[in-house]
Amino acid sequence: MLEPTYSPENFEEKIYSAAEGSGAFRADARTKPGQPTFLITMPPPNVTGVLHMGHALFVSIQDTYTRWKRMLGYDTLWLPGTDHAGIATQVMVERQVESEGTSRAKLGREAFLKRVWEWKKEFGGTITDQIRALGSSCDWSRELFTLDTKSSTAVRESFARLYHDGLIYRGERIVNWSSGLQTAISDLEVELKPVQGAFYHLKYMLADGSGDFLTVATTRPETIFADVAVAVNPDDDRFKKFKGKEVIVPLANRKVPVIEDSYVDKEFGTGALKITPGHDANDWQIGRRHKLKTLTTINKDGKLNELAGSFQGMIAAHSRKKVAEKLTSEGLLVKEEKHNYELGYCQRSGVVVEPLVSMQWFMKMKPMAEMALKAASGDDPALRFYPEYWRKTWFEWLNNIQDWCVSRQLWWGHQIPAWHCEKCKEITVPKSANEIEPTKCAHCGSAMIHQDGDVLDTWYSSALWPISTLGWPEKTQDLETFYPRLRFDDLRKNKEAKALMETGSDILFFWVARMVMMCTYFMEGRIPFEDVFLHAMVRDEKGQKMSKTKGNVIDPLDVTAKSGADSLRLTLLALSGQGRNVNLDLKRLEGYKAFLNKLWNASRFALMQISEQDITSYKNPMEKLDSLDFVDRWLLAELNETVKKVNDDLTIYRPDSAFNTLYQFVWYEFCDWYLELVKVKKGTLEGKSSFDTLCYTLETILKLLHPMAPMVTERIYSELPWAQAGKLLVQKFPKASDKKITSASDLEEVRALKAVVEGTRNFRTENKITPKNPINAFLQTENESLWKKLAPFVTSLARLGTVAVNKAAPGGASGKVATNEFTLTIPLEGLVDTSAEKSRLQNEIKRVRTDVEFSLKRLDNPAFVEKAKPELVAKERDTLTQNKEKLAVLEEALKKLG
RNA sequence: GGGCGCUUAGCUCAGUUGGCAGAGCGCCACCCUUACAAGGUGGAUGUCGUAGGUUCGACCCCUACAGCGCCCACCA
Repeated sequence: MLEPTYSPENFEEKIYSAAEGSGAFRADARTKPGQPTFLITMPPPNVTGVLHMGHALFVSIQDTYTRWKRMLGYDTLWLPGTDHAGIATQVMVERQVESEGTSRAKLGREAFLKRVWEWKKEFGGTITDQIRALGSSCDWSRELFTLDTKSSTAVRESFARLYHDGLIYRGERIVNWSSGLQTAISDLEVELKPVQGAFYHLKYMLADGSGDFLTVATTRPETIFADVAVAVNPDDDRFKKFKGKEVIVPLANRKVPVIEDSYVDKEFGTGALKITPGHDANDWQIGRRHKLKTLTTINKDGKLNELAGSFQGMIAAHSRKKVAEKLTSEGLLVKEEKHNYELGYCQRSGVVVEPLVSMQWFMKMKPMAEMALKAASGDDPALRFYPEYWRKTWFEWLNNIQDWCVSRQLWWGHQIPAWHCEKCKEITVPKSANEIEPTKCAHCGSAMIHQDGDVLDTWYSSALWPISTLGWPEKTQDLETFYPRLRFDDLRKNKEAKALMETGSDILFFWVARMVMMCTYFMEGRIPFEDVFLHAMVRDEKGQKMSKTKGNVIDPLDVTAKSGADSLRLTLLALSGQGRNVNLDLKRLEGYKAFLNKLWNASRFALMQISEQDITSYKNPMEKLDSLDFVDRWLLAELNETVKKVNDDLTIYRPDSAFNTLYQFVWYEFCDWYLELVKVKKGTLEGKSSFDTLCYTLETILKLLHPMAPMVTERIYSELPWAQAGKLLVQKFPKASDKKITSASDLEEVRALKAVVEGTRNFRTENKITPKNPINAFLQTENESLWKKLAPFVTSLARLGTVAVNKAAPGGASGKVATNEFTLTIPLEGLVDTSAEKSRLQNEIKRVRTDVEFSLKRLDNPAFVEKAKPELVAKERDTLTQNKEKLAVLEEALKKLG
């Protein structure tokens, strides 16, 4: 039996480990012919990480879909894993060794990496245990780490192919350099932030000694030491006289040419731009166009070098003021004005990103982007986004894609599988992952070769994740079974997806786009997933980002400890609407916990009936609708609608709506009305057959809710006498029936019942009649047989005493409750003073009159009668008639009260 | 400079083919009624961001604008 109160801490863990132990989370991959499959590849959390709300959100959604599809009979695989998170992990362990008085450099590559692996071994399981605690039904037998053999094989294979296909190249380029991390980072890892800086107007004297000068505006005077030219717009007449001449770089005292380039904006600054290809991406481009050399004055450690003369050794950013002072003293600073602009910061280390020239590995993105663009184009694209508006962003980004710098000057990661020859300086890259590591240069045969010291961007192995987890490049059963067959240039007419990618919208470019490009490339044009469902970012209840410094972090484990994983899951699902934020309000969580408590207690009630009646099994009421009463048929119709809506909403990736529908049905129909009605008919003949409906509905509710709240539903399910404990997760998910379940009159009868009960309850409360006092009434109706049918229910639910049907009420003060079918006259003497009833009637009259006026206004409008749907007009007329009658009754009652 | 999202009750949010505005929490009143006080019953609360337009009818569709948030971008 269920304990009296819902206490998730008593059972969640047990339920989970039993389910995991049962093997039900494991995918088959020996799928029966014709059995559909479903795959979600879990976004691998950082192995160093601890669970945060973002994880909890993706778990809630992905597990819901996994369980739903599993129950629908799919061979379902939710494949978990963890990411080595190159930078984050390396930094963490670096700090650790530094606290021990040593350093990464002192340890050396091998010893340091050993330390990282030790760290991983010790703490790497934390995050996966935490993901388990949320109820995740992933297939742990297939769990993968991005540095496992499977993953590194995929990395080496892909690198080999891309290199030999000419899509990976090495070259000296200007890249974003993080001096904090001492590595290059990709464009995506740079965060722009507004800064309040200054615009320095500098004098560049003409080299001809004429004393004439150009004024150049710059925000970074410290980079002048690496200037190689000054550029002006070819159409700019102001600078005509400088064309073809040379100017002298201030402080550096070097002669540089004045060049013309249409990139220069005449309107901006002074119209003259200093060209520093070594420290600015645009200047780099201009430098290339004009075949200018590149000078470097800022080193990789962020300090100025010998080119800067007396400033050598200073941190570039710190030197700015000093350089400006020197310029002033030399009379070369024309003016300094305030200037606000955006500056790139390293997302990870927070330092200012320095564009620097260095030798790096790049991936050519344009050819790959074309597949990804095509995949999402057109009316029935292979690749679809939910919410759909992300498609536009997708196009935007892919159309403007730049080559991807994939090398990182780190140690923790996939070391680049390329070897440099010390003799001929050529590069040797194996042809495939199967090839053993080269021992001699493929070009000159020298044995003096060494492997490239850089590692690949973490996102490189992530980009291969959907195929590496399935065993690619091997031709595995998993790959064969679960990888979609749809090509990027195929049309997709139906909504079915063999694979779903569900992740945060913040990594659409970092991850999703790269997966589509890489996997499609290696899988002969087959895309890694057909549906992309992007969820919003979790914020606090005020919509602010959660951060430790703000102190507004809500720890999912604190929440689950207090309220259970199911409550948290439901809350996150319910709030995961269409917007870009999920503002987590703990008040909402309380509400959803209360909902589970409600379900718990409703189940206890049902279980009590089941045990009282010695029920061990039930007959499906949907197969004997004719033998049921109107109450049961009404409930089953409502239930069927709920089943339909839940399935539909999940199909269109609106789990929030699916849950909300279920919530409404369970609380407001099943608990508030149906269970109360069952109590009334318990002792009767109809009661017996109602138990089938009761059992069936409860079981259906548990199944519908199970994907979203797996623990509590499984716990309750195990109490059903006919159920196999622990097996709810593999039961058939309810499908809506096409049967005509109920007649219009059934629904009308329930509506009539609710109306008279609610009316009477209102009368009781407003007149302050305690529930202990039954209400005696005189009832007028034209439909006596209906009353006969409803009387037992109404009497019980509204707590009526004696009801005289169609008999004249005595004179004297009386209250009045009017519905479409029934008019109740309730003698008031001895009960209350009449003022309460008077004001109640006045209120009621006001309400009905508003309705009448509304109907009249509509129907008086010939355009409405003519153009609105005929059903609507007819309905309006009906409503008007009924309300007019009601109004007359109420007004008369009020008059009688004086 | 482009693009996107959001703006609905005091707070957090729903509102799916346009047809009299909803939930949770909070608030007021009454009730420990035999599943449930994490509950029950009844109640109060909204110029649906602003201004126009389309329509018999607009929270919903169109156009402008405003506020907030995010993304992208080579204006030094």
